This record gives sequence, structure tokens and C-alpha cells, in this order.
Amino acid sequence: MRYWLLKSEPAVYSIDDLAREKTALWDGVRNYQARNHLRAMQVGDLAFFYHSSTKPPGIVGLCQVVEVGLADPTQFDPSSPYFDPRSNPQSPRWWTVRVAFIEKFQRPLTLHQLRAHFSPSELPALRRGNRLSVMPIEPEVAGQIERLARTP
DNA sequence: GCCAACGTTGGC
DNA sequence: GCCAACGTTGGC
Repeated sequence: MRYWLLKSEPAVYSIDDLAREKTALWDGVRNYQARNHLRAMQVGDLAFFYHSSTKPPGIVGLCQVVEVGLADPTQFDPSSPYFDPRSNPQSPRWWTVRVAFIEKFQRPLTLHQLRAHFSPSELPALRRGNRLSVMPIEPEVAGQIERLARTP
């Protein structure tokens, strides 16, 4: 089982949205490296939910991959902001997964706290200028993140 | 294949 | 709002 980090602006889609809807298709990713991470996901993998472009940014909860290998339907929808006219249903360009809500942490594990506990090499999300919206997390780091998130 | 211009992300 | 850090595009 692997661990991942999924970034989302809460104004667009938040952990509370996921808590309410129970599951969500993680659509709209239009970066090849992020897509490749999505394609590497397996059912049962766990993903930390990260709120970006908010105050404070940080990890706010945990979810689980429940379905993999799904063509992102927004790429075929001309009315979607994620529409990709170069893609087609016969050979979809963008793939994604469905995730299920597990928990919202009692308080966010802020970017500031993450920087205090981890180096950028331990947690690539901390690397300066890293804008990737889907990233793997090493199991050992993931365990520490869970523990920190639950520390009062 | 190079690279300048442009667009986007996301912390601050 | 600013701007660093990328990624993408398109002319050549």
C-alpha cells in the first residue's frame, strides 16, 4: 500500500465537500507527472488531503483510493474548464481515481509544521517551487504525519 | 531541437 | 497583489 498527497484549493473542493459527498472523482488534473502518479495508484492506497491557497495551507485529512483507472470525464466535456479538445474517448489522455473520505483531522497540520518536522528531501511537497498536485509520500513519513496530525 | 513568450500554481 | 518556479506552446 502506498501513500499520496492530493492538493486542492478548498474554495474549489475541500475536505468538507468530500466528507459530505463520501467519495469523489479526483478530476481536472492536467499535468502529466501528476497523471502518472494517479495512474500508479491502487485500490486501498491512502492519500492525505492538502488545502492549498488558503490560510494556513496544510494537510487537513485522510482519504482512501477506492477505484482506479478511470478516464477523467471532464476532458470530453466542452462546457468543463478541464475540457481537452486533443483528447478523445477512444484514447483518453487524462486518467484519475475515485477517493473515499476517511477522516478530517481535528486541526490542520500546517505547512509551517510540516516544514518544522520534515526536510524537503523527506517530503518533496516542501521543495521550493513544487506545484505538483499529486505526489507520493514515503510510508515512514506518512506514519509520522498521521501521528503529528493526531497529536493534541 | 531550441528557446522565448506566455500561462499557471501557490506561498507569502 | 507579487513573484518565483515551473510547464506548455509555437516559431524557427
